[in-house]
Amino acid sequence: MNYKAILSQKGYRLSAPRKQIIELLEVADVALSPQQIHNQLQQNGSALGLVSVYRTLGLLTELGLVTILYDPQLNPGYVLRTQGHHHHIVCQNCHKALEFPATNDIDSLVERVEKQTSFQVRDHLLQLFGLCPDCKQPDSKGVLS
Amino acid sequence: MNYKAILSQKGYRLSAPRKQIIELLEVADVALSPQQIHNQLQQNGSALGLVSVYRTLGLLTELGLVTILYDPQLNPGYVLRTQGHHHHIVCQNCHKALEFPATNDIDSLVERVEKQTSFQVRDHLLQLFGLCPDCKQPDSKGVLS
DNA sequence: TTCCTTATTGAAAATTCTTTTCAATTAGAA
DNA sequence: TTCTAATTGAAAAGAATTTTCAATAAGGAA
Ligand SMILES: [Mn+2]
Ligand SMILES: [Mn+2]
Ligand SMILES: [Zn+2]
Ligand SMILES: [Zn+2]
Repeated sequence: MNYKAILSQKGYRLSAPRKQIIELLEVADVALSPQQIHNQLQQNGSALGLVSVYRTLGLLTELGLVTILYDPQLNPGYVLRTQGHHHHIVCQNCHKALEFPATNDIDSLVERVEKQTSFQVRDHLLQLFGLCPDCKQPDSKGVLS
Repeated sequence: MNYKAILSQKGYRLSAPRKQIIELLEVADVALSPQQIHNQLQQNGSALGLVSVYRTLGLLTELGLVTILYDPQLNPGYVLRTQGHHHHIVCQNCHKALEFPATNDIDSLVERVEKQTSFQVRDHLLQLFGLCPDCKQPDSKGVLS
């Protein structure tokens, strides 16, 4: 990831909290709430404050390095954004979140809506929900864990 | 709206708070937060508690009568859902929210993602953002209000 | 390297948001 | 009209988020 370049290029310092939060998000496979990030980093021995988690997530969102996932069953969680146009799919059972590259699949929808509503469309939010490979099949007890 | 039928058919009472909240949402053209609903109803002379707003919105969401809009600039807000498969478009300037009917526009995207990720897709969240007809053109002062 | 400036942090407090509890009320069936 | 269980409102509890401000430390300048 080129987050170091992006931060310093915009005049932001490469502080320990920022490094730690980004590196945690890099290995996470689910969207993490501020609380969860705080907890996990504390378990890893770090003593950073919850306030800094909020502040850092705010900054990273502004810089486009992270994005919020709105899993209706959960509090909003943060995931890393890679370069380019992507969306996310989230498992309704284990909440694993996966990024997938966007195509022009919704272009015709956007065009139609612009005509129908006279809105000018400038952005969109698209998330898919379902079951990940691990959760598609009931486990040995026949129960979604 | 057939909300009366839906409520009583499921054994829920048609209480004043429920009526008031639904009727407010029926005339609102922006998504309303619980606080906003509470404020507006108080201005209309009603003395219902904020707690009941939360409870009612929870119930109405469960019944599929309302849905949450996630406008990134705002707190989540509630809007009424009409029958059938719809999505919403939200003005980034005045936050006016409009429902539009879904087509099969994202079916091919879903298929592709299922193949690429091995997830089974069961639901999705799609919201468009942009400028409504009123906000598309700068006003007389040339400024987005 | 060392020094300095200023962005950044952490702790505490304040604020805002949401849920829980429980006694009083009331919708709607009998 | 009466009765009963669902629903409400008020208060309190519990979470989540933001603000404040003194202490710290990143990174450029010397
Ligand atoms: Mn897209
Ligand atoms: Mn759809
Ligand atoms: Zn899963
Ligand atoms: Zn507008």
